[in-house]
Amino acid sequence: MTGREPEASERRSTRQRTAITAVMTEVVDFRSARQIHAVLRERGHEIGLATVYRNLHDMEQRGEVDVLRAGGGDTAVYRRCERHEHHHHLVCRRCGRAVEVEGPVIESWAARVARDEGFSEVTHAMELFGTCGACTRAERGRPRP
Amino acid sequence: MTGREPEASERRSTRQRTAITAVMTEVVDFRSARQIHAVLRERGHEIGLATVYRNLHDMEQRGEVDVLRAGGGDTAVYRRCERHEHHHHLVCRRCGRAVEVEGPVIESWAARVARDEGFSEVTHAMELFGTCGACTRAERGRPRP
DNA sequence: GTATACATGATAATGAGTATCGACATCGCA
DNA sequence: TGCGATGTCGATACTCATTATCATGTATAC
Ligand SMILES: [Zn+2]
Ligand SMILES: [Zn+2]
Ligand SMILES: [Zn+2]
Ligand SMILES: [Zn+2]
Repeated sequence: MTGREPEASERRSTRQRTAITAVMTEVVDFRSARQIHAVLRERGHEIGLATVYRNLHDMEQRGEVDVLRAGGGDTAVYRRCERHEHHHHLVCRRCGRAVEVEGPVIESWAARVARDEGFSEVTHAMELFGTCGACTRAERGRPRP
Repeated sequence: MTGREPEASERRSTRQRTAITAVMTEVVDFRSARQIHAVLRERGHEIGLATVYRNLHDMEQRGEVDVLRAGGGDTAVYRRCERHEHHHHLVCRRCGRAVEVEGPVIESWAARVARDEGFSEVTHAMELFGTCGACTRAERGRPRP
């Protein structure tokens, strides 16, 4: 959002943190804390769920992962993003595939609207949801749920 | 979003529904289900919390109220909006005051991005958060000329 | 008025996320 | 290498919003 973090203090390197980072590096779609926890277990890492939450929250703070809280459910989903600058996402509500999108138009529009209404320190949250090409094709010829 | 609801079936008119609708008509800011429930109690209406949730969810479905799920907490907040057409909100994160805003630019941008990425049936969620004029002034401790 | 499908509400259940706190691991330093 | 201060972990209890249950109440059609 507002990329001016005060260079968060260093963290100790632990077996758990390393494993979580590794998973986040490989997984490409947004995943919930519990899903990530499950992947870790499958790989033989016996890591507590609380630790997963702690680390994800931590990685979020320092901008290492993006978090999505909208999108229907109440569950937050995380993913490591290519661009660390402010950006938005276009997420397939079917398979979870996510594309990072930039929206200069959004930024300036938000700023202008805010100014016009007399608001200051304006931030915005926005995500796009849709059905990706692959899923659209897969859907064809099949009855709707 | 996607204004093609199949004309939701009629609902029975009950004392509870009437009371909830009345409250939603008067309250101007976004309020949580519990807050609305509290207001109902204050007014002498002994209505179950579950019923409040049910009705709000219902009113949301038929577009009678808008719901905000982003904005920090995990609690959903509701409010009856002037315009029933698709729109967004600029919410004061200090006092909760909300302004309805329209964003034709956003709509076209979203559509274009979606097409470019091969996505279909795209919707979007977006809200603006800031500090309203009144709160900004109060923060400074002195009003602005 | 009667029947019946729908609405309500007290309460239990669910489920995400957080707080606790004793045990454990890391890292700077001797 | 050994030590200790301090950061981190993890089992589990907890909070709290929202949902499911299901017996009871009631709006509506006939
Ligand atoms: Zn991203
Ligand atoms: Zn897809
Ligand atoms: Zn304000
Ligand atoms: Zn829009």
